Amino acid sequence: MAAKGRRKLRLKELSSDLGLSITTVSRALAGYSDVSAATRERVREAAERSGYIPSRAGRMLVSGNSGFVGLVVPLRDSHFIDAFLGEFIVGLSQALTEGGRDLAISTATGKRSEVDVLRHVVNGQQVDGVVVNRALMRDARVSYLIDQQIPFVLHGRVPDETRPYVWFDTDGTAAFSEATEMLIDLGHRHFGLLTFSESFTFTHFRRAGLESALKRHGLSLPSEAVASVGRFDEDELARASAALLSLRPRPTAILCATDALAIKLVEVAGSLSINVPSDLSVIGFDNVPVSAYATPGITTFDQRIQESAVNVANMLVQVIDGDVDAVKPRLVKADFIARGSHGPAPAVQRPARAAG
Amino acid sequence: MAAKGRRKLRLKELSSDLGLSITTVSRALAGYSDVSAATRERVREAAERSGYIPSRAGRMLVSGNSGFVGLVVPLRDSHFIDAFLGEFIVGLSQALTEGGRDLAISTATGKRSEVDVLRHVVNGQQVDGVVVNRALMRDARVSYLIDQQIPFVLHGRVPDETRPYVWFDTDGTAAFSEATEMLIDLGHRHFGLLTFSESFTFTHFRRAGLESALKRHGLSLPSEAVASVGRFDEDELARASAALLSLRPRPTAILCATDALAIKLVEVAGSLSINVPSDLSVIGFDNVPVSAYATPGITTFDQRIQESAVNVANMLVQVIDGDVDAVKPRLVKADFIARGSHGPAPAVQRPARAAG
DNA sequence: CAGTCTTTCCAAAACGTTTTGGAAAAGGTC
DNA sequence: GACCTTTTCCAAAACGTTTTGGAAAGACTG
Repeated sequence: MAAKGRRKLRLKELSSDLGLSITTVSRALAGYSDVSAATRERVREAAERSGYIPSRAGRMLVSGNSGFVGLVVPLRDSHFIDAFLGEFIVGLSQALTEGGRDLAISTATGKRSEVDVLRHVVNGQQVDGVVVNRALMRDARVSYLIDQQIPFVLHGRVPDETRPYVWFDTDGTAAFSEATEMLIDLGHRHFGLLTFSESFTFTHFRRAGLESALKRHGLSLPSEAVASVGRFDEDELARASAALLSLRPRPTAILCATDALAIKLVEVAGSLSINVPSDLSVIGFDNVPVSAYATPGITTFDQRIQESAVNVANMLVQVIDGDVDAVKPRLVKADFIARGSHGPAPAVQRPARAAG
Repeated sequence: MAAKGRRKLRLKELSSDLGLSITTVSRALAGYSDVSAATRERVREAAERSGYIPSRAGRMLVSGNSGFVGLVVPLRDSHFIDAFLGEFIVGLSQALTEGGRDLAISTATGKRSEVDVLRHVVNGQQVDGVVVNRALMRDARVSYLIDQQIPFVLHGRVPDETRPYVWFDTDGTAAFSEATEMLIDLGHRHFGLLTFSESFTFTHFRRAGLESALKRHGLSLPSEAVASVGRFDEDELARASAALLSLRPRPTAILCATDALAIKLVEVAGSLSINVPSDLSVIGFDNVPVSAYATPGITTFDQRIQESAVNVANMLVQVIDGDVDAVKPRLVKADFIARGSHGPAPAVQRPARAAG
């Protein structure tokens, strides 16, 4: 039943070939000093020549560590997550490989929830720790992992979680605050927000940035100026965009929780003969490749996913190695990417002055 | 040193709690008939309640199978590969999870070649089989895997490889042939090709499609009408594009090995006041998201990466399970996606007639 | 009742590694 | 030469699972 693949060379055969015990060969390869330098070299050379690679199963059994770090990807929102996933995975894998570990990817399907899958991979000691991304407001995965004291790092933050845990996040609040300040400087007074369900924490934080900046300037975000779409559905998104654009007074600046939303909003605006950026400023978040090619280019923020993933992986390795207390949560800034989708507020909205 | 994480429940403890032997519990959970129905149920219930999950290490050791399938991603061309990687990985993982397997991702860095990494993960019996993508003309990975009789499936094909092996590919030759026929119907007579290094097999097959269609119509592709870039470098790409556009007679239709090339070509054409599609038809391949948003939209082919990945994974599972002979290589068609970057050949190139 | 068959369970071995606790040999010291 | 130390090696145990080859007990057969 098992595939062909000629028998693999194991420690037993290698050691008997060398006329040594398994112990000695094992310790020679591990570089211990209780085997003579000459023997050590001889063993190393033989192992190299014969292509011996220790079985991970054996090693795993005795050490209790698998050498794998897990990532559970939910299948449902695949469209939503795809844009980043490749970059994120490459970053994780890159950092892990440097430490001799690998990345194990499991999928959560309808039948088996993400928490189930986590329980499975951890209790089956298939992984030594896990990476969790796309934080949710009341994140069952995070509670579970903290409860069980399983090594993990969250990409994102859960604001309600009071117990300590390790996370890495890009500061969406600061980014949207900065964008809002800039737009206020440009004369904008009527803002709108196009966002996803608040069950994602990133939408929560970005919104908070917008609102806090408005508050600092005595402005506010009326509840009807917030349009939220549940999942990424083209029609729902078009309706939400149209709703925002039919407000009176119409917002002159709309912040979008992601570039995908921004691109659709610009499209809908175009179909209503609302010009971006002269009539409407739009700002996104993520800097997906499409944003550079859309017309106009979408002004946005870049969170350098791959680099973040490298950080997440390195933090997790530290946690796994037991230095939990040495690793502090980290909040990093997003890079502002100015393109063509924002500009000064349209003249008609300003206090009466001569038209330029 | 090892992270906290309370001790995990193992077969030993579970069986002593139940007052049964390890053997009986193991066999009860596996559903063997040599344990009474009553006991079997009692064991199952206890295992469920206490959250017992068998250690993969123990199972691995005795079965010789890890339950993992490997994918090695090269780090160097990360930009090049990123566009697909997420989708490809999701497809693989999805199909594997259904069969109770998982995906293990390793990275090939500068120090360690892809073949090295393959050797490592296979000999360390970390994976039961591997997926190889981005086939190369003389692919060292493929030769190695065939030599070693390691279960694998190649996404792509290696034309020079005479020994049998399992592959899954999208038919780039048919796609480019079809596109060329269509363009010839539209009056085009002067073609160009913008492509990557021929060391990738997909460029080879796509080019073959263009050339064979031209030949059928008594046309040919002069060598100077082929511009090839080594890696994805913006400047080199701009130069190659400009070179194609400065040919006399200038091609009226240029096929591009990938959408990324097509988008850049359209951009360069724009900067030279060459209008797409009225002066120049451009056709890409891949249907990356950007292609839909570029102006004009890029006419291209979709290879449904995620679906391909599901197929690749299922084929590999069959191979691992020993049905190597039952699984045949598969060549599938790409979907033609008509957008705005192609059209009739410009009138000036046609035999003298009145301008429309 | 003796013998056979079935049902239900289990002890022990095997998988490949690392670590523990020596043992043998060699070298030094008085 | 007797004793101690250091160097170099190794047998055995342990990790958690599955499978093999029974054994014990009960049920059936004649």
